[in-house]
Amino acid sequence: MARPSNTEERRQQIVQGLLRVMAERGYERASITEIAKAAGLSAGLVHYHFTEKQEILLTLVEQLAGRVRERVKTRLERVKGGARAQVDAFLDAFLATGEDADPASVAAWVTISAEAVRQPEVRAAYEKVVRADLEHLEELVGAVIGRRRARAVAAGLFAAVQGYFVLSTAAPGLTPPGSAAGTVKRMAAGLLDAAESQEGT
Amino acid sequence: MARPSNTEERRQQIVQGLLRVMAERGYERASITEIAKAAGLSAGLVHYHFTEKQEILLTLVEQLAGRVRERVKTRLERVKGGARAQVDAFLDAFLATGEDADPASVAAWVTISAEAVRQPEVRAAYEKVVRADLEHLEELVGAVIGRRRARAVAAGLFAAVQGYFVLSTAAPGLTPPGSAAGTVKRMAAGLLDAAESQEGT
Amino acid sequence: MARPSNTEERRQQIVQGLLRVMAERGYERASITEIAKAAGLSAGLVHYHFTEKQEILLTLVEQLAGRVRERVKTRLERVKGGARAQVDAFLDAFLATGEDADPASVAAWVTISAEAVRQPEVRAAYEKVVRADLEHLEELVGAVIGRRRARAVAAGLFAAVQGYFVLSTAAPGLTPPGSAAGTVKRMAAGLLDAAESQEGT
Amino acid sequence: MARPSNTEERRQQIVQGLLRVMAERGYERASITEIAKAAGLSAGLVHYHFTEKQEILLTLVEQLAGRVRERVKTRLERVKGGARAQVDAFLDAFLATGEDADPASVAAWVTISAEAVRQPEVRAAYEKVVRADLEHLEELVGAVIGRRRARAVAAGLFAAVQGYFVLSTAAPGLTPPGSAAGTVKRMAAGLLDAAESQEGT
DNA sequence: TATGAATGAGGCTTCATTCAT
DNA sequence: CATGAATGAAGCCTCATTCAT
Repeated sequence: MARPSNTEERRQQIVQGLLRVMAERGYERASITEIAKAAGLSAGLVHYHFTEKQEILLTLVEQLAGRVRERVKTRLERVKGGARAQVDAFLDAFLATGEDADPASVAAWVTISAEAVRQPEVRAAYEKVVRADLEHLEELVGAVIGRRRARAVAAGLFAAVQGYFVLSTAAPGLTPPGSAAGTVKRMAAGLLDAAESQEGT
Repeated sequence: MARPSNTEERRQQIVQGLLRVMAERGYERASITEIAKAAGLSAGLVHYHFTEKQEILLTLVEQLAGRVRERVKTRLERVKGGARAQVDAFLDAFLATGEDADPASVAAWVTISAEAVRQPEVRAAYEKVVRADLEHLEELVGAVIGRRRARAVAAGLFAAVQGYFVLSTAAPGLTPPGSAAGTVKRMAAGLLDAAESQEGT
Repeated sequence: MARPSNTEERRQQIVQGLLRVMAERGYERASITEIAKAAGLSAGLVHYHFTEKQEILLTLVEQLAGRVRERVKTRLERVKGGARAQVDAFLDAFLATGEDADPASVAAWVTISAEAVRQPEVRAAYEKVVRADLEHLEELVGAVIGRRRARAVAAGLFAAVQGYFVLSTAAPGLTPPGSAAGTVKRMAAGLLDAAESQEGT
Repeated sequence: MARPSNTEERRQQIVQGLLRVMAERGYERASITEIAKAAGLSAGLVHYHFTEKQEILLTLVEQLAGRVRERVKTRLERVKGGARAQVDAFLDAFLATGEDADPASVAAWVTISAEAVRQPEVRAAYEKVVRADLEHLEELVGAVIGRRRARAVAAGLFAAVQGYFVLSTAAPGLTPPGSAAGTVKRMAAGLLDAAESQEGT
């Protein structure tokens, strides 16, 4: 008698709509009307499934985080080799070009960073995601060089990743195509070597 | 009888107003009225000195770029030591904490990156600035390891800088305070060492 | 085979839902969804049992009127004493504090008065109820002082009752608590005395 | 050079627009568009002079209160006679029909009472006005019968006034036309007589 | 009967831009 | 140059009502 709920499906559509529109319009300019259109739904329906626009954005943050986590997990499982190879795998999960590269998601993520500056709720969600990723990387790095220096090294590598996101989105063509993953892995190698040789100091 | 023009002064005030407001509201939410208030001027006057809102943003991009260029120049002049020390000086100009560190400008720059995603004119201005900085760094790096690998290395280091900007603004407290400059310089050392030892390959 | 209709029960639930919501949100802001939630039903069902929102309100008017009529009837039956005691009983039915006092209903009634200003159908329903009550009071008053002055006196007493409703709802704490019934009965005494002594004039 | 401000004039127009529209539509249904139209202004301009719709309502409350205060003051100044005559004058200021009677304001006031039920800010403003009027009446009554009973008597008379407002607006034609002021004054007489004869009890 | 999705109109509010003074 | 009023176009959100299931 009761009508089966399709809310989850609709929410998915809407979040994907935001992703698409946001990648080329930014968040503020991504109007509910446009998001709805991109999702193939009516504008009113968007507010039936989401209390407010920001909630769509927060859901998207979760979703993007989940996808990356998935990619990291997959790559780490495939890794043969020691702790250093795991660090590389982690970095590849973020930067490797290939079929799972997703420019729209990267653009959305850059936009989200900027929104985090001014929307406390977005900042909280963003921080949570970044903290988790950062701690994961720190753990992998720590397995190579020990706890003490792991944090700063992880932060540096993660910053490089985020920086490539920004540059590839906001100024495409300025960074040598396809070089990101390799360069960051070389940075990692340099930092890890230096730290290892200092260990015990 | 004509009174002396104060246009340049007014434009300065307005651009600084945008800088202040943008750091906490983003660009879209920085209304002309608010910018004017932050500048201590009336709303109408803003459009007397700038044709449209975007023009203020473009002027701000130029200005921020100019300030950094100044800081780079100053630090390079002070450097004693070789090509490697110059690379470090360049990186310090962007990341060193100290009296010339300016969180509002960094926040504004992060916002500008996001706006570059959706406004062609902003993107052009952003790209121009990034290209100039990148080429400068590439030149400094090239002096150490040669032309061939300079581009990718410079891009990597520059990405790390931009990434630190994003993280320090959007997720403050997650990166070890004060570690940015040191870490990026260590990254530089690692990349330069590796490249030097490979040179001629 | 046909299941027994529960329409009357459902309508009751819905009307009570409106009563509850209206007391704190007013009529306009009492959305169908909220009314349904307060009634423990789904939103769609509300429109199965009522053609439109206004119909719920009109039903509520009838219901509130019915309850008061009941209370008046009960109190009049209990009265021992003459015509004056009946007037007092009538007033007590509206104003006496005690277990049958119902702030939510009073608040709803105040809201209904305001809606009567702008909705002709509500005004008609409101007028019908007020007219009946007023005529009843006029009759009781007339038994004491005669027809001629009964109307104005009844109107005055009824106005005082309505005024206490408004004040107790919209500015609670400003009228001495528990004094309403006593004061209006004293007003009645004064008016009836004065009229009686003038009778035949 | 600076353009002279006409804000006060515009605010007046807008508040009067709300008064007119509210008298026949209620507050919720009085859209900004309609208010603007009634004021002969554009909708956007309304929000240039008032931060939000509620602010117009609060301003109207103040204004209506001011007008009544004025009328009370005028009538009290004209009064020859003692304390009782002053009570009558006060009641006349609210209820007397004549050129200063203003049905639209009365209707607005009834609507305001209902809004006070659900909007805290409106309630605060409403309470403030009612408290002031009530205290004034209490003082006048106290001059006749002493402090002890003044409060309840004043509240009763004030309630009767408010009740007449409601009835005359929401159910016009049910109260004998022109009888309100006379009846309430008779109520006052009755209450004051009774209290005086009891004084010292 | 009952559910909950869907629609579409309309409301409040914000804001870049224009313009009279 | 400067002020501040004025406009008009969106944008977000709410909601009564309809409808497929």
